[in-house]
Amino acid sequence: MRIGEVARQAGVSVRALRYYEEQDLLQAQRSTGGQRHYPESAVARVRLIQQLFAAGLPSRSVRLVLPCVDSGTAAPGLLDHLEAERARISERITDLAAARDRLDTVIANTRNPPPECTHDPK
Amino acid sequence: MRIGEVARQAGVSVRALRYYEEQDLLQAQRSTGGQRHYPESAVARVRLIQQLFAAGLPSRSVRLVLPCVDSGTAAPGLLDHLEAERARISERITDLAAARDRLDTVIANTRNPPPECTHDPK
DNA sequence: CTAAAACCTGACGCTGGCGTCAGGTGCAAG
DNA sequence: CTTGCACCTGACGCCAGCGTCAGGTTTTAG
Repeated sequence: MRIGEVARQAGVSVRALRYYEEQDLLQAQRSTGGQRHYPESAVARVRLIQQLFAAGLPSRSVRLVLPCVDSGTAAPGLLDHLEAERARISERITDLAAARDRLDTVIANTRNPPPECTHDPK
Repeated sequence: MRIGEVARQAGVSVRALRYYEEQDLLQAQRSTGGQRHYPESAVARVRLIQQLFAAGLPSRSVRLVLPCVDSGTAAPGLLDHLEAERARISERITDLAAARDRLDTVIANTRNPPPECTHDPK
């Protein structure tokens, strides 16, 4: 596949794919004319990269983590790093949940104003 | 309280507090000499701001949301906005959970290599 | 009264994940 | 052969939430 098709299927921009290559996250064969050529599996890989980015991993970490996800296992030296990232993700989740609860309270209160909240100006 | 104390208690930098003021997220009284003076409640407010930032809200949204959280209720016009933000947060949470699961798989596989993964070079 | 903290206002820098030109090439169709 | 779209390589732009330096003022400890 060529870059445009991968971009479409993975739902990212062409620019993003070039950027991933620049960051050593995604390699491509080159045609004699210099055009990038990807295997089908690239689409899944890009989706994975996006997922890790969405989790807040910087590209450097993604670079480390990718081969592990590919192989399903990790070099022991990376284990600490993986667990650290995992912990950070969990922390973010609880933070997000807390923030969401805040919003929920406000939303609920707005829907039906609670009795205790009745300090309206008479 | 002065700005340094608020910063310490809330666990943020002095610069951040000035930035919040610039963004209309946090007001302060000024002494005759021009120094900022905060009520005790500022600490909690800063923590809240941090929480909302951590949830990915941009300062513009935080500015809208803050009075709602203060009053415990919202102007009806903001309700849609609140729910949109809430939805985004929920989405992020599921995304994060998915990414975490990925890492968990890798971590688990590394800890005790699974039988199905035994294509070691003989 | 003085020295040292703590504070003040600009204003520029940084980081990351791309968006977006500009100016030139590859490749399949007719 | 040429048209035209997809592709190529730089290279600069952007945005947000501060970090950080510069150069000056206020407050407080002694």
